[in-house]
Amino acid sequence: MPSESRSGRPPTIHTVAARAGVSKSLVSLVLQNSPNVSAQRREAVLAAMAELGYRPDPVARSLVQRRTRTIGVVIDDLSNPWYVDLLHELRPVLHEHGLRPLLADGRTEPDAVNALSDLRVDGIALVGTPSPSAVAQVNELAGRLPVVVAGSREPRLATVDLVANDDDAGARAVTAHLVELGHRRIAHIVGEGEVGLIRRAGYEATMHGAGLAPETAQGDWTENTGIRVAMDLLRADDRPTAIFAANDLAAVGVLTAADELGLRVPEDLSVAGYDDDFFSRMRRIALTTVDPHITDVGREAGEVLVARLSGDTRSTATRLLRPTLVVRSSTGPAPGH
Amino acid sequence: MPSESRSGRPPTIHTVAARAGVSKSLVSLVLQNSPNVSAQRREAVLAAMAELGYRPDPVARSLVQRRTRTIGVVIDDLSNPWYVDLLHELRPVLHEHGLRPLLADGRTEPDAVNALSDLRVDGIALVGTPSPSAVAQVNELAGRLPVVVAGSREPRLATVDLVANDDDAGARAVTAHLVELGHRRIAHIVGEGEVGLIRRAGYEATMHGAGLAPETAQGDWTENTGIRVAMDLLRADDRPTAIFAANDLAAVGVLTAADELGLRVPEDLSVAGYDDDFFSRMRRIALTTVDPHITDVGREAGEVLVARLSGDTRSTATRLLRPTLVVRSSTGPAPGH
DNA sequence: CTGAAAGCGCTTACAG
DNA sequence: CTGAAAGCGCTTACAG
Repeated sequence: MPSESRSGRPPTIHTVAARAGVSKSLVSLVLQNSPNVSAQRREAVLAAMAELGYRPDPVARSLVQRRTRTIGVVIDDLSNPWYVDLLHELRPVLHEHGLRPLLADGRTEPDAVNALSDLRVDGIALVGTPSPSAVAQVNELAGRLPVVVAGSREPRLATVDLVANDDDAGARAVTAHLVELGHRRIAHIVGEGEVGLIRRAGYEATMHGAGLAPETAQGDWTENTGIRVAMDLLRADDRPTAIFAANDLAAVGVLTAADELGLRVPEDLSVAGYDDDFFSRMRRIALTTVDPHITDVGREAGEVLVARLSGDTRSTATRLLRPTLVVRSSTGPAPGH
Repeated sequence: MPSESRSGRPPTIHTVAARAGVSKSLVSLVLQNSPNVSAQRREAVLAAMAELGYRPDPVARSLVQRRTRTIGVVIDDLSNPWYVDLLHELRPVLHEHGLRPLLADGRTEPDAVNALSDLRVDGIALVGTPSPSAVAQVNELAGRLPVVVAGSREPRLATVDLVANDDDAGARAVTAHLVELGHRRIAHIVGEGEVGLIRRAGYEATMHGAGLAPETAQGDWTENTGIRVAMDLLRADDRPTAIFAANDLAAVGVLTAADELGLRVPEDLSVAGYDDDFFSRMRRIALTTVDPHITDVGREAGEVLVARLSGDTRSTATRLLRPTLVVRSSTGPAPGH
């Protein structure tokens, strides 16, 4: 093992300098690819580094450079796998720029934003609908740290960039799809937070535009609530012939409720969701839904953060990606059509 | 904003000391709850900290203490949501001990272990089947850093703790369940790596014990391969009446293949998986499977790491949690029983 | 092109 | 109980 000195500690620039017969400063310059180093000395230093297995200590570097090359990622709810696709594209963007995600669960860690800020992260990404405490803490940061919100529509602060999909357009598209299939009684299970409100508004606008009466029931983002709410809706005398749930997890709950009540999908009931979660693609589920291009949201959120870190001082903005309607076999013509 | 000094930089122990009229060392002692500080001075320091909004810089602390309170978490494949439940319990354990997970994707980042080690993480958790390069890098670490493997059965190195479920027992339980249902032709779709081999061995042992001939087909952990392999198996003249797939994702592929071929589940074909992934609980899927208690695996992995960091020097060990058979509606009596 | 010095914000012995 | 000093491993002006 050439990588350890006699002291048992990993080599430092000091060790390298001694080995190469130069000063510590010179080693540092080589480390930073400074052009002001003669080829001969550069070679000597590089050779010494290789022999010793030298790896620069990022902690020391962080201390003097005042940046940790670390991004705090606060995920609203680590147990909801919705964030998986988003993280999948966010991480490589950070990685390309020498940044790493430091994870926190916003749900179980109300102080996450402050904690990450104390840790001197270089920036923060809020993934999913942030908790009120997270919003308050971001507000207090007052732009001292770049913050990007990914996949949510709040908070809309002057100091925060936001990347999401156009929830209004998505909700309109899926509602219009159901209207075109001849459905008149189309219920909507409402989601939480700003995203829930926007999807609901898109649904209502489309219903009104078609001369139909909206019918909403409050839900959340979970499958269980989807089951419960759908049960109530479907047991009514004049039950809807279509249900648009605010997300796929809730829509799967609707499927379950329909199975439970002996209703065939889509013959007796059309079901649509939102998010295009990976399980929605399973043929057993085959859910009509809206693809919010969440991996693109993740990538763009990473790019925004990277740009801010490299000095982009343009005013913060909201970027809305255009979502796509994905028609699968959970929706079909209204009964009698 | 009382938290910033005129210089625009956050307050340091120096600022606090000046404000409280004491030396820097004293501030440091207060920070560490040293008993050797008079109540009066302690109060003065605490008050100064509060007024200034002082937050100790963990970077400086890391440099001198030689630990970053950060754990590198290498997830074999960030796009396979299998790890979600594991992370869900691993993170809180770390958090309770002032540690945070620094994420890496083992699949897209072959150098992840070295990179995290260079970053001076205090320990490493390998989640899922590690890549060969990750194994090699862990081997090179030679115990310089505590490493725990969670949810996999490899590598079995003298320097590595391992927490997983008893894949052999789980595979035996699910196979026995199918045998008891009267199935004679039970095929197994084999998974990858050591875990795949162990589950296969459990299946084969149980088949032999029941006087039945094992029938295996090589798969991987994906749904698509599950579909393809199941198609081949089910199109054969003497098709199996039951298929045990090495994980739930592949089992869902089997369900899809069965639907495609017009086979009813479980009347014509019983299907079982392994992992009890969250989608398996959806009533549309309702997969008979093995619950490996992955959240417990995550928690124990975290506890092992924490123990190592607090000086536990007992020889490394493998902990195998007892898995549980979960019978749902995808399995039933063999045709004719 | 190169080296000696100062400093990043802490902690840790070491004296008193 | 308290303070002055050294040092963690780097980078950053600053002289030559």
